[in-house]
Amino acid sequence: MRAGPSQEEIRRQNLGALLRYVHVHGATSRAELTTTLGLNRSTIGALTADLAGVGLVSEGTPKETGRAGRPSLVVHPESERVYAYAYSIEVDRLRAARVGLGGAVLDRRDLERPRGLDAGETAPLLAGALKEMHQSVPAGALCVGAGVAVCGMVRKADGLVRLGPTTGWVDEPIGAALAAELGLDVPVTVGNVADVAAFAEHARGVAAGCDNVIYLYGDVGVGAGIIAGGRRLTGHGGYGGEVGHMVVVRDGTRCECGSRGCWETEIGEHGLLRAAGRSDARGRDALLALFDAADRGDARAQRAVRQAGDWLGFGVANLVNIFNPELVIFGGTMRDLYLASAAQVRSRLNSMGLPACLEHVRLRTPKLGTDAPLVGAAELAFERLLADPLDVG
Amino acid sequence: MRAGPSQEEIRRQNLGALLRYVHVHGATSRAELTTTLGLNRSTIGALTADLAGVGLVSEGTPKETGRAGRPSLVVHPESERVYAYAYSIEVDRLRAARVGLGGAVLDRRDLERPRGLDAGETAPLLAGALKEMHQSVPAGALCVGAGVAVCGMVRKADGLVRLGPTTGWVDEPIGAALAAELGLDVPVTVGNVADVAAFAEHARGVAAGCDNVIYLYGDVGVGAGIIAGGRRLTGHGGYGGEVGHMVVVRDGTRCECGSRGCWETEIGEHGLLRAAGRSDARGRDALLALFDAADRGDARAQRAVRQAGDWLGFGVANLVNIFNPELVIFGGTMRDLYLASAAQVRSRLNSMGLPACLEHVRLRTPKLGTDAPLVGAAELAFERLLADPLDVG
DNA sequence: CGCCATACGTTGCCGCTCACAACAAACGCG
DNA sequence: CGCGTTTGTTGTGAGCGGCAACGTATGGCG
Repeated sequence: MRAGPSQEEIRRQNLGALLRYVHVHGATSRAELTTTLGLNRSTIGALTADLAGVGLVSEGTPKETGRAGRPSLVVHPESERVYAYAYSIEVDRLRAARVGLGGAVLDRRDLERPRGLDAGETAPLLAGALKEMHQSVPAGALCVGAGVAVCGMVRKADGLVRLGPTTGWVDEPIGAALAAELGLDVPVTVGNVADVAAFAEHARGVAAGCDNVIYLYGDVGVGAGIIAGGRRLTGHGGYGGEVGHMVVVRDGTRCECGSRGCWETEIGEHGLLRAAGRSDARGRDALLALFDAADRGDARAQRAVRQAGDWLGFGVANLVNIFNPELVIFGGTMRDLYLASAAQVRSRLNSMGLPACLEHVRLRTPKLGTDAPLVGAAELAFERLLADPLDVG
Repeated sequence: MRAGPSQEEIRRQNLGALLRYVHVHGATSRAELTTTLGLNRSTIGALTADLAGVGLVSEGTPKETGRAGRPSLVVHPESERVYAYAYSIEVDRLRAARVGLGGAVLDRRDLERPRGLDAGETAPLLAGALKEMHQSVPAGALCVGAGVAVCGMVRKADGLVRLGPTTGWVDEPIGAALAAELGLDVPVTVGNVADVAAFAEHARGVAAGCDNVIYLYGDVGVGAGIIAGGRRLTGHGGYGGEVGHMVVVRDGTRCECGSRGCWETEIGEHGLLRAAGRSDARGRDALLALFDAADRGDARAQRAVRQAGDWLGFGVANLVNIFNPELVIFGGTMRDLYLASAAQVRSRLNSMGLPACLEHVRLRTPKLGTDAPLVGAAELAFERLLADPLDVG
């Protein structure tokens, strides 16, 4: 049971709302802010003055107004000066970036990641990438935090990676390790890749403005980032969205998680390659080769892809019935699978989905592409800033 | 993109928080309200004065304080004066009640419901029950609204029942019909039975204080009321939580919804009776007779119950992996099934659930019992009052 | 070139809400 | 009966946003 916000919190929320607006929508005129946020001109003026005072935004005169009247000052996010570090730890590669307020990637480093590297061995690699990037940071710039997207189950309380079946990680404190290694005086926030990618697409991608979204992300395994009622569904411990381990075949093929017949065993990397008789192959390239073969008429590859597409539609139908989303996004390897088997997906979905749930659901591919985990990780870090701009800035 | 609340909204929220507290926790001393809500004594005083002014609460001196110091005034909800009407439309019966602020059932009427009655035939029955109850309402009492729990898919926008597979309803505007029939000057809010029961258990049942809950409700079919992050998961159109139509057997037994192999076909009334070789029987009594037979050693009944328990655990495991709840509640017929087959449920859950998700999940039966839909329906109506007490009161 | 209409930012004022401190009231205890 | 304790009440102050009046910058027009 909680009381309403104090007046001080109103101020914080309004500052956050204004900063969030220019962060998401880019430079905006005061006039537009006034109408969109529903605040008075004088209030907008005071808020921008505060934000400009700590260097989070700057104001400038517009070049051309196009119409009569005094032109409204334009509020710019300080994209070069205010930034966050973002990491994405994927099965086959590591990616690091410096992302400016506003969401632009200012700098980036990509590294190959040999499968089987643990957290202790991974952190120094990421820290090295950071040190490289740190040299080109302009003087006076402000780092507001670091975000990490990792394929595995992340404990909400402290960012511990409980289990990354596809990376082999168990109870790896990647957040703490990275914080120690980086030596920055900012918090490191850790999140699941699918969750974080969904967050990014919701903030500035295809899911903008949608309150009920399922972002299906395939790497080697399959996970989902779920937005329900406009908010990320995390679950009690932070492990929500593990749809890859929804069992679709009772007592089916053994899965790496210890269970049997998980959805992942049918549509994940291993399952797909196995169905195509390519059990020896692995990695994203092998997958792309398989889709390519199917595209060129290889019968066995086509059969495997169609079958996986059918299973993809199967699982999506279940999720659609449970969540009644307005949008399902296929990211990572699921994007490729969906594009290669859209007919099967739709057919299954239509036969299994409840009519009311099918009514408004749209199937889409991501707008941010492979950058979604990075952008989302940065967004994780920016969230702190947006919650209390003056405290951080 | 929304700005923070205005000062006026602060007031509304604080009034709502105070009223909600005494509504949920019963009569409370001002002193306790001060510490719990984190507001100043003077503020609490002003808020209670406002609420007492419109007759929503009353203040009184406590009988015995037990300790030194000036005794704190006790704020009572006006349980007799302020009330809502609640309806529950179940497959085999109709229930109507008058529920006072604070959650007590002041009056009630139960009716048999022949299967196959449509909304137009149902509304007059409910209206009749209301007219009876309306006669015993004390003078000066205030009706704040009516809530309806119905087993079917309810459109969020207007309360239309899109589909009630077990009642045979299709696109029945029960909310509008009831509003017209009742002739009251208050809004009628409609919700899915599982959703509403979950709401009730979350407000004042076993799920109090739990932010991630799955309430599994079995009538003839099976649905779920889901609380995620402390809020009800409704989905885009309001059709979320249809877990009964999660397919667990690809191309399995045909389901009333048109699909095949739905969870409901294994653990629903029909499925359970069919597995026990009692396809001709129907209704809750037949189910109870089946559990009773299993309890007394009937081998075929035992086999059917164990098998259904296994399927129950199967579906729950999937939901636990997807939502990572801290609590799963078995209500309606699911309560009976769970109690009769807890061993099978737990065994399946343990073998299929991800360890991290199993860590904190508890399985429970409801605290409010069969009244949950009624109490929840009333809660639906009270929600309006709590959102803006002075406007309604 | 000067005037006007338009749209905007700024300033001062008002109302509202909550926190705080001082005072008064009610109770238990010795 | 007096004391300490706990609490309600009252008045004051600070912070916030809304509002209206005023000054200002721009474009159109004659």
